[in-house]
Amino acid sequence: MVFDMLDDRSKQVLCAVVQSYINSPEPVGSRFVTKKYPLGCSPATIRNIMADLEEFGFLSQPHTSAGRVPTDRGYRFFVDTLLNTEKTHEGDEISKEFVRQFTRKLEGIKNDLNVMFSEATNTLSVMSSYVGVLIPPQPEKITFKKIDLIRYKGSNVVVILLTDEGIIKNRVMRVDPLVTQEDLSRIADYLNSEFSGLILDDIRGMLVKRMKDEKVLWDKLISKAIKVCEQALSFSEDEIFVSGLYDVMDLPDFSNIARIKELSRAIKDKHTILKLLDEFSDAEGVQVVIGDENPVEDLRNLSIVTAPYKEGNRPMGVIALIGPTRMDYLKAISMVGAVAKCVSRTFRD
Amino acid sequence: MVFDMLDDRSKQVLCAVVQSYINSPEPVGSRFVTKKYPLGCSPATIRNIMADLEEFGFLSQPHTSAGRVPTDRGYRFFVDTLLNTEKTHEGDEISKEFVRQFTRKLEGIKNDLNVMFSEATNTLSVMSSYVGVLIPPQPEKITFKKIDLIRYKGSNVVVILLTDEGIIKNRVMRVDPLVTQEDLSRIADYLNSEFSGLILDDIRGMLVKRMKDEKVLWDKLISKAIKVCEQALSFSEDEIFVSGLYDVMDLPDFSNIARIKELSRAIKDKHTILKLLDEFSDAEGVQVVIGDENPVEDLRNLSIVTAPYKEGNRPMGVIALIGPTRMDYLKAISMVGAVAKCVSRTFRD
DNA sequence: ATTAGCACTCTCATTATTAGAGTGCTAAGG
DNA sequence: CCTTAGCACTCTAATAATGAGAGTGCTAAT
Repeated sequence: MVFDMLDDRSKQVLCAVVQSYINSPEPVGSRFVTKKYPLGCSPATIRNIMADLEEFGFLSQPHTSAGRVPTDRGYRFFVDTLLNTEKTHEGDEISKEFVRQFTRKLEGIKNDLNVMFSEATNTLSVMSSYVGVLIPPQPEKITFKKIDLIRYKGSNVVVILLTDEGIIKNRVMRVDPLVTQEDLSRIADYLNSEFSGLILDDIRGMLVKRMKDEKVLWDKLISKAIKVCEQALSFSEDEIFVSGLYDVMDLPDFSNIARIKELSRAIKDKHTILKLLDEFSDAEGVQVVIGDENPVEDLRNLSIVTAPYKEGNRPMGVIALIGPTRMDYLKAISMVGAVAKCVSRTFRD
Repeated sequence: MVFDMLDDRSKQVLCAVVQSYINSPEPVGSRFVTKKYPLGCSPATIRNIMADLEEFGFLSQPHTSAGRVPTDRGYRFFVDTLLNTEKTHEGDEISKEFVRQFTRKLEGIKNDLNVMFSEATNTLSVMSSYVGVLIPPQPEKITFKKIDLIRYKGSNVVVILLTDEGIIKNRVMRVDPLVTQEDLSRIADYLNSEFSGLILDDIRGMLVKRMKDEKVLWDKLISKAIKVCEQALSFSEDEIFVSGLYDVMDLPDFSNIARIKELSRAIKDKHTILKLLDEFSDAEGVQVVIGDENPVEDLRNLSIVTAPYKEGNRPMGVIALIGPTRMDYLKAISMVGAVAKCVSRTFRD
């Protein structure tokens, strides 16, 4: 396929252009290539090759007398080469050390998921200087294990939710004052016996269904109980973790305000980005989406590098970096991979 | 004082310039004033007045042949006039209705503080199109009432904290496996009997002190208990609620990227902004800080409108709007006031 | 005290000009 | 047949020149 339409030297030229442009965002000319990436031929030759590459759609010219700039397709080729040659793992000496240290750091805070997730997102963005994003496990991925309902001061109830993955969530909610602690315990027992081992989302569905089906049969209390359960289980806060939106403004790619607004808008629309990234939770390893490959309008000028994190073999959520298409893919890929590995590892225990 | 150095017509001219400039950010000329704000005199007269106002430091010219622009001092005068004439309450018919509706909305979600706070911040920013900020109650403001420590699955402990203000916070933490539920109950009892009615911050200080003083005397378990307490009470998440950073970019005042970065930086530095705003928590009613009056470097080009929200008479935290100095102060002041009122009202029950 | 009139100033948009970078093409050389 | 030197050509971006327009400050008259 694509790899075959180019001879070795063409590939080298393409990669040279991409690397140079990633390094600094100025159109790269033929003379510059020969100086910086000695391929043993003259500018004229490079020019010919570049013309070909342009014809294939890997490069383009901002205007007639400028150098070349990679197209999204050009980046794609570059990334595929990167991923194929496994050059990605070249930085493993650094990476190994990083994974070790960072895993230890996560160990220390893993009992508070929110803290752990924001730490991961932060690290990602700080080290890459792109925008770090993390999608927490979605309800449809979480297995229910045990629930406790504890009456608390008047009509408040503390819900403590324990899942198979060891995730503990807790929240306070309000119930009808008529519901006693005893009732709550009964409700909890009911939930625990009926639904243990099932997935949160399904449970919620089942509850709603039961509520409808047997509305007439069940007594008031039970009906109320179901309502409590449903509330208790709606933990989907539609929340995602984002970090680095500020530092990204220092990149020349975001020197014009329209770009920043695009990015902000895309991130602000949590639902869309959640849906988008969630699709990668089943993927194997690091995935890259480049510029116009992106289904979301506002992200057409950006690239996304994602990797799922897992609990054992089951995918839990997604970690991602969002940056300009002119992104340091090598770094981004290994960073996302490493952080995903750390988080997964922490989940395992 | 300041009010006396200007005759009535001068004040009118100043206010006209400010209003016009707030309305659209273009230097306003003498001719324009006579057209839009009929004061019964000619452009030439206005010119004379404007020259005076400039001498006093209320107006300035971007360049010789441009119209006038308000200085920060000019805005200050305008705002003081606004606050003095109580014109602020002119919009009360709208305001009243808003307060009623919004209070009801808050009622529905007040049992989850996080939700309530972000709702308040959101509303503020959406309706004003500036950046909404909310400082949650700080540990030194929260009165301890009761704590529960519940062992949960292995070495996890659920901490449920109840305060005088009815704030319930809960979190999961990890303790030494040797500590039993019985120990935890004893610890909780100890805390409840010793510290009820005191302020969180003080309690923490006392705990630390005890830990030091009696280190040798107390047995291992007690020492561990103290440690648990301290952890349990460190609820200061240094978190603030921010909303509207995105929409603010649409304002012409933020068309250049430096401004956005300034604003982002200021907000990102949560500690600074927290400290800054916290100083207004004891103030009475709405306060306005304009441009260079601001102690924080990054906020010198911005204005802040703040108001404390209270539980009864005790100030709890602060609500604020951050926007350009060319801010619609009338709107901002009444919005911040209204939202603060709603939040306070919700706290009362 | 106010105002009409006018000269003056400064900005901003428009146009012209030029240096520089980089290309594409052609023709010569291995 | 691939490579390369040479050269004309193209396009940009920076700089300068020009002029219209807006708004002022000042003066002299009311």
